[in-house]
Amino acid sequence: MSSDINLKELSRGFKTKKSILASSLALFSSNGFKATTVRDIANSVGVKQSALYNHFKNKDEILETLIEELMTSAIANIFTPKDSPSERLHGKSMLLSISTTFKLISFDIKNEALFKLLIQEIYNNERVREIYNEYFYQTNVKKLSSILFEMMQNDTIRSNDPLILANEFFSPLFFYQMQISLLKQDKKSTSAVVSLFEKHVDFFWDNIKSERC
Amino acid sequence: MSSDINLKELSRGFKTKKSILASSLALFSSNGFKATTVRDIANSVGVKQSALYNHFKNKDEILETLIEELMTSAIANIFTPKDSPSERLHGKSMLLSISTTFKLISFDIKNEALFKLLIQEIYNNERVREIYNEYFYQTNVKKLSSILFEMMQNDTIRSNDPLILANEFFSPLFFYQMQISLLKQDKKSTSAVVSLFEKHVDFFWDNIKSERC
DNA sequence: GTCTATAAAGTGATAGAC
DNA sequence: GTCTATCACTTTATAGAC
Repeated sequence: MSSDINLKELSRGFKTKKSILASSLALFSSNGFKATTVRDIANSVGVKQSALYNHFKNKDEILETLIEELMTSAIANIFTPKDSPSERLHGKSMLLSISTTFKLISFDIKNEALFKLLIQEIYNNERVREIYNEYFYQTNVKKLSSILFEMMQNDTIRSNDPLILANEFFSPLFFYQMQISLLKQDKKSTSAVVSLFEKHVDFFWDNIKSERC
Repeated sequence: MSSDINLKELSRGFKTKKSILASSLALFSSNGFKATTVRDIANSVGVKQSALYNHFKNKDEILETLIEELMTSAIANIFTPKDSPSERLHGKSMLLSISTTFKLISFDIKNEALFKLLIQEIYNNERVREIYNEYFYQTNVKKLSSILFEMMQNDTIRSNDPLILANEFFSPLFFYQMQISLLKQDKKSTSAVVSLFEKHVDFFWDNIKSERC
């Protein structure tokens, strides 16, 4: 809203910087960071390669900028969207909501590219591992675990180790997401895997809910 | 066994070829294929880079050879070890055996390297995706699914879609295996995740077994 | 089969005009 | 901020002596 932000967005330079990041993400995620040259990026943006150096110190800085975006992307924020305290969901609906948020990541172009970048660079880049582990895995599993613990207190679900349950709920979602991105890579149908997101919730809920027999 | 195999193994050339593959696997899996130079490989083997070309047409052929090894590695053969018809396991023991085989992959240096190579190259290399999908995912999920179907016939487990169950059993194992390889990368403790392999079987079995209430 | 030497192309990054 | 030009270096791969 403040006018200087609009000025920034309209200026040529800012548009180029954004464009460099967008092109780089697309190229890195489909060809890998190391296999992508600064010339590839420049061609994709529509400028000469030397122009990139007005916006980034070097090629690594482009990657680092993208990696930091992982933290604020949907990939690292499975909960926030529907976790507003007023309309907070309960029980199975809450799990279904998480599962759906997870599923939708694969169908947003930017999030999907960030996910592919994450997987490809996770063994080579310590910062990627750090963000994955801290902001994606640990945070979400702990949050999930405390929600499940609450449910045990309410007798909504049976008593069990919440951390194990959280891992059991989380891991198939991650795997299915990866499956979808692989199928899309080869332009294969994703419908069978997409349906597993809901079926996972059914299966999981059936095992933890307290009203038994 | 036969003497010509021993002669082969003793000859200088054969040893070099094996050494190139071993060094390449180690380097590719920890630094990535593209980031590893033929010089790196040659240095690791202890020969000059030009010597590599007496054994492989080019750098790509080294990768291709390693990729084909994925097919015959433990990664693609979760079942075979203990699936000898005579001493075939049943019910939960069978699932536990699969889980253990899975877990042990992460603790065999070569299998772990192949797994890391698989993950790193899966988005860049179509053949890797093909082997992953056909020989790792599809084959094992289908095999598992037919075993589960048998169990339903025997009334050992409750009636359900066997393919969904197979995916639900398979996906956490894959995820936990990846977690372990990431923890090892940073020399962190893996014990918490290692214990999840067994706990997953418990949790899963509890949900599918037929003797209820 | 391994070596030295070298070709041929690619790559990241900088300098300086506009 | 973008361009042309260029540098310094790396990388894959080949040629030919031993």
